[in-house]
Parts: sequence; structure tokens; C-alpha cells
Amino acid sequence: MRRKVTLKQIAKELDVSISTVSRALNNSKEIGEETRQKIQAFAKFYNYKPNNIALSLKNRKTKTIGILIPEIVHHFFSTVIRGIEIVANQRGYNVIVGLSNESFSKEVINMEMLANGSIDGFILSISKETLLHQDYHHFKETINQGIPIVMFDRVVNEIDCDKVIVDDYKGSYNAVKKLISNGCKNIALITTMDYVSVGKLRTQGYLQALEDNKIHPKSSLILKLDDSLALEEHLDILEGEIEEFFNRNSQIDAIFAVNELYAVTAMKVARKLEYNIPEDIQVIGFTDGVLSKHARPSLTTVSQHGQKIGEQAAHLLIDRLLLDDEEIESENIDLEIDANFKTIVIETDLIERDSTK
Amino acid sequence: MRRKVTLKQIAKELDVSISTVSRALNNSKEIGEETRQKIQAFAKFYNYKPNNIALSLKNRKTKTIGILIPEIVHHFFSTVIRGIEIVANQRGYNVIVGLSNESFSKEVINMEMLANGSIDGFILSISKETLLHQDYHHFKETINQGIPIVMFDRVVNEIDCDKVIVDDYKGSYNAVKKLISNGCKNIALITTMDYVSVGKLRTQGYLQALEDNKIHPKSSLILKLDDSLALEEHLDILEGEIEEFFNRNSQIDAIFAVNELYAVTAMKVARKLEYNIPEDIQVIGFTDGVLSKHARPSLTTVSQHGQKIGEQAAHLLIDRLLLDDEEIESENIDLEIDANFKTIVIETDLIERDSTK
DNA sequence: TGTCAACACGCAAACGTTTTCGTTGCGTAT
DNA sequence: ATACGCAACGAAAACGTTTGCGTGTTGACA
Repeated sequence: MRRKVTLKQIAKELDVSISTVSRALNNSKEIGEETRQKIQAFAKFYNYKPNNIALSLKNRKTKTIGILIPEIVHHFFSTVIRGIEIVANQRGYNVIVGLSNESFSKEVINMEMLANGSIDGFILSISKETLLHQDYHHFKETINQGIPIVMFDRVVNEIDCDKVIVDDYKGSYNAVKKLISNGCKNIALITTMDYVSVGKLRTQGYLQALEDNKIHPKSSLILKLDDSLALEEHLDILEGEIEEFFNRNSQIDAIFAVNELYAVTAMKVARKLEYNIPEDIQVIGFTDGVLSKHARPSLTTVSQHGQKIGEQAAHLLIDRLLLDDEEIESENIDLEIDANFKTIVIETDLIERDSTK
Repeated sequence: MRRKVTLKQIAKELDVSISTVSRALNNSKEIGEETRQKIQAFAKFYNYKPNNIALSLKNRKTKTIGILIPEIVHHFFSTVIRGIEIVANQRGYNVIVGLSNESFSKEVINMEMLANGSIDGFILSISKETLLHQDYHHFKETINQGIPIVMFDRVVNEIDCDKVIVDDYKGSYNAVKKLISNGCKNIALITTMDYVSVGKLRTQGYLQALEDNKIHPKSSLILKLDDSLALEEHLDILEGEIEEFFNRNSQIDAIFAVNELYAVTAMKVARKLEYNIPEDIQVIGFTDGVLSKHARPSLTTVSQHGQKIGEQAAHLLIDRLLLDDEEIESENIDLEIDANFKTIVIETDLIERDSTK
């Protein structure tokens, strides 16, 4: 077992000083050609690579970004991570992942853990519990410590930072508009509780699309489901809820669901009740995941472009990190002033498949 | 913006030495009760938290583990990550994720990047390209530098390290046995090219199950597909291949597929060709993902328990890291001797759903 | 021959910790 | 009064880098 070689060891071996070795390896022209060659050859032979931790300590930056998301076994979130990772890697950053599991305390713990020097900035999506409690002190403190945050998808106005969001409103607006132009009159909405911001926006888009087309929204056609039903183990309960919903509202001719699972479950129930899709009932879901592509019939969805979201978020964060560097170098003190936070909106696409006409 | 407070700042402010502050905060009894209280109160007020990077440098361990996987938008891999993250967090570790995207060079780059001090050990699954080239020098070098590796799922005998694998052989053996006991005579296998070890093992299990039941395997009933077909964009090609396969072999009464996608695609094609499932053709897939649960009919699968794999892998790695620590403290030099690598086999389960009788 | 660049390199500080080894001051036993 | 032990704290090294500054050795030039 041969541990990694350090500058000190090289220096001792070649009988020069540590600084000489460092400069030689960094191709400083302060070092004579001969010694430089010798040192570089030696270093190459022993496969010298500078120690990242030491560099991090010295430079006060780690070149890694922290990702904090509620769940990783989830098509959307993992797609975002992929986008982040690609850009991060391109630009010389690593990613360290923390999972909140939708829990407030885990989110706080994870954040504090990583904020103590482990990362240069965060990219995160807020956990449901945090959104419910509306307690955002950990975000504020982190930002106050000079650690930039980029939020995506589940964001919140109270926090001043860069954001990347999906146009949930327009996405569902267009989806519902599509259903209307396909001749649907009684369009049902299957959604979640309101405290998740994206759910609220998607509901608003639904309502607005109806109104703009002179259709009076009926509250009976809106099914609000508890989040816990989205868990795999409660799938049958979810089906039951939706089935009752259908039975209460036999006039339904279209369904817009705020996520993929609700949509495919609705399709499953509809077929069980002997509705034909898309002839009797047309269905559109939000979030284009693996289920939508392979459902039967394949599901028309509002695609969120998760990877692009991740890429944009990573660019935003890294841009800001580099900007901060420059400002520190130029001893520019008006850091507070030019904060200039951006919110990037990623447009959704309606991917038409077989669940709509 | 208030940057994080350091020991030095506390020391200066309270007019004591850095060492006193450090000891006071660590509750050393070398420090007088009074000063200790004072320092702790001050530290608490300014929310002092030790800098992780400095600790890492001092302790020569980072308390983070590197995960290196081919792909993250993948039910199995993300499930494994979740398992790793849970255990890692419990035991005080962070996880940093690198994606090889099935590429050899990206795997090497990522590994070298992280091996320079950023992590204490690796948990990884080998990329297809690496398996194809059979070039494992980067694993060997990493291990040689004293950085332990735990491999999962896609492992390789050439490398001596801890491993967590699925019993691919027995899993597919039992699946095929089930099909046979359900009365199937002409069981087709849809698999990948051989160089992915798990694919090979699953094929072997298939063959052995047939032989043990006096069924002569026919090569015409084995469809080997190129991996690239598994990509979303080539879905129609995949369907075409499978459709031709069906047409060549009209006697097929069961299908065993080595992954979820092949299985559901086969079901889709079978239905298109007006076979009934499970009456005419029964189907079993490997890898229990989201597709299997929601396919129509729902797919009987061999479940791999990805989360458990991740948890076991994390335990193996962390156990070894702690073991190494002890050995260093006791200056035990016979590190090489008691390597004692384990291979944990996670048994699969056959989850019976509606695609089998 | 003396002066002064230019060159090539070493010293030491700094990043933020922990920890070993002192160093005080003071009370107590001899 | 001397020695000794102990409590309470400080100085400094170490982890592995980078970098500003100092220094010695050249060579050229006046």
C-alpha cells in the first residue's frame, strides 16, 4: 500500500524546498529549467496529485456544490441531478447529495452539515414539511454566511436567491386548453394539497384556462389528494379515492392530473370502470417520466425538462461563485448591492401521446 | 454577510489562546470551569461550528464516501443511492456522487478526481465500457493508495474488495422455474450482450432452470439485444426487434426478460400481436421498478432490493474505514494480511403480479 | 573593481483544526 | 525554605498547499 506522495516528500527526496516543488509543478518561471524538469519527472513518476482538501483549506473554496432534495428515487429529481452533475463536471465542480426525505429537520441538519466548509453553494428543492411549516431560517442563515443558494422547482418568495422554476401555471394552462379544444366540457383536476407551491400554480392554470374559455369551474370536479397517498404502499387507497371520484362525477370527459402517478392511476380506474381512453375520457398528466411513456395508452404529459433545470441551476450557481471570487479579489465591498438574483423559467412542453385525441 | 467564526477569532475576542478555545469547546477538563463556560457561551452565541475541511486535513479523513455509478436516472441505481445515503447519514458520513454515464474515461476521471483526498472510500458499480475493455487499473490503483472500494451489482472477480451483489443466477433460475411450473414449455429469454456480468448470470440461471426440468434450451428462443436499444430514443427499434422475434417464434408461451424495459416492451408487442397475457404468454422481468407496478397487466418481477444493497454496501465500507482507523492507531502493520474481503449476496424475491398465472 | 539586475531558490505565513509538550502560579508536604 | 505536584493555560507542530518576500549567486556594465 503506497500512500499518496506529497510535496514535502518530493522536496525531501530531491533535496529542494517545498516551495520550489510547488512552483515547479505549477510551471512557475521562477524555477530553473533543469530543476523544473527533474521535479516534474519525479512527480509524474510517483503520480503526484495535489491534495484536494489542502487546496480547499488554502483557497477557502471546495469546488463542490451541495444538492439538497426531498427524494432521489424519483424521475424528476434524479433527472435534475443529472443535469447538475453534467454542468458541474464540465466546469470543474463535484456534487455532494443530501436527502431531506421531505423532512424539515433532516433538511436543516443536512444543510448545516454541509455548510461548515464542505461546499461552496447549494442547489436545492424545498421539502414539503418545510413548505408546510414555512420555516426558512436555515436558508437565510446559510445565505447570510455567504453561501449562495439556487432553488429549483419548489421555491419560495421569502428567500432572495437565484431560482429555476418550471412554468407550472402556463404548463397546466396549455394542457387544459388543449383538452378544451379537443372538445372536453367537464374537465376534472386531480391535485395535491395547496401548500406545495407547484401544486397551487398548476391548479391556477387549470382554473384560468377554464375561465378563459367560458367554462365555469366546479369544485366537485377538483379532487385534492393527500400526499401520503402517492406512496407506493397506499396505491390501492389512491385507486379507491379516484374511483369514488369518478362515481360521484359520471359526466367527466377529461382529466388533468398534477403528476404522473395520479394520471396513470386515473387511467387505470377509468378503464376498470369501462371508460375508453381517449374516446370517452382524455387524460393529461404533469411531469414526463418513465410511466407516461410506457403506460397504456401512453400518457400525454406536460414535460418539465428536468435535466435542463439542473443545468441552468448549476450554471447560475457556478456563475455566482465565480463572480464572488472576482469581487473578493478586487476587494469590492458592495457585495450586498449587486446581488441581482435571477429567476429562470423553463418552459414546459406538451408531449402528445395516446391518452388525448 | 457574516462569515463563519473561527477558533482564532474567538480566541482573540476572549483574549485566550486558540488551544484553550479548542479544548473548552471539546469539554476538556484541563480548562477551568469558568473559562470553559465563558468560551462555550460565546461560541454558542456566534454559532461556532468547526470547519469540516480543516478537520479533514488534520484527521486525514473526510467522513464522506464517493459513489460512482453509470447512471442516476434509473430506478435501481437511485434506490441504491438512497440506501447508501441513509446508512451514511446515520453513521456520520456524507455522500458525493459521480456519474460515469457508462463511459470508461469518465469513470477514471471521476475516480481520480475524488481519490485525491475528497473521499475516504468508494461505493461503485462498474460502467459497461469498463466491463467491455476489462481495464480495471484505476480500481487497483485506488485500492493501492489505501482507499477501500465496495462494488455492487456490476462487480468483477479481478478486483479484491468487498462486494454486494444480487443473486442474479438464483433470481432468474427461480423465475424460470416458476414459469415452468405454470405450465410453460417454450420460454423465451430477452437479454443483453454477455459482457455485463449480471446479464451473463441471469442467462445462466435461465439455462439451468430449463435443463433441470428436462427442457432443452433452444438458441432461437434467446434474443440478445444491443444495449443502445434500451435508450429512450430507440424505443421503436426495440419494439421492432422484439416483434420480429415473436414472428420467428410463434410457439413462445412465456418470456423472461433481464430487465424491466424489455419485459414491458415485450408485453406491449405481444398485445399488439393479439396475444393475451397471461393466458397465451406469461411474462417475468428482472428489476422491480416503477414500470412493473404500473404496467398493464402489472408485471411479475424479480425484485433486487436496491435499497438493501445500498445499505449493506455502506455498512461494509464504513466498517472497513473504522477498522483501518483502529489499525493505524494500534500501529498494526499487517494491513495486507487481514483484508478479509466479504461478498454479501442479497437474495431476490419473486413478486407475483398479473403477468403470470 | 564595484554596482546592480536578473535569476533561482528557500523561509515562513496562512488556511482552521487538534494535540503534545511546555510553562506558569500556587498550595502543600518535608 | 525547598521541593513537589497539580491546575490552568499557551506555544508550536502538524495536516498539504500556495505565495509574498528575502537572499545568495551569477553575469553584465560602468
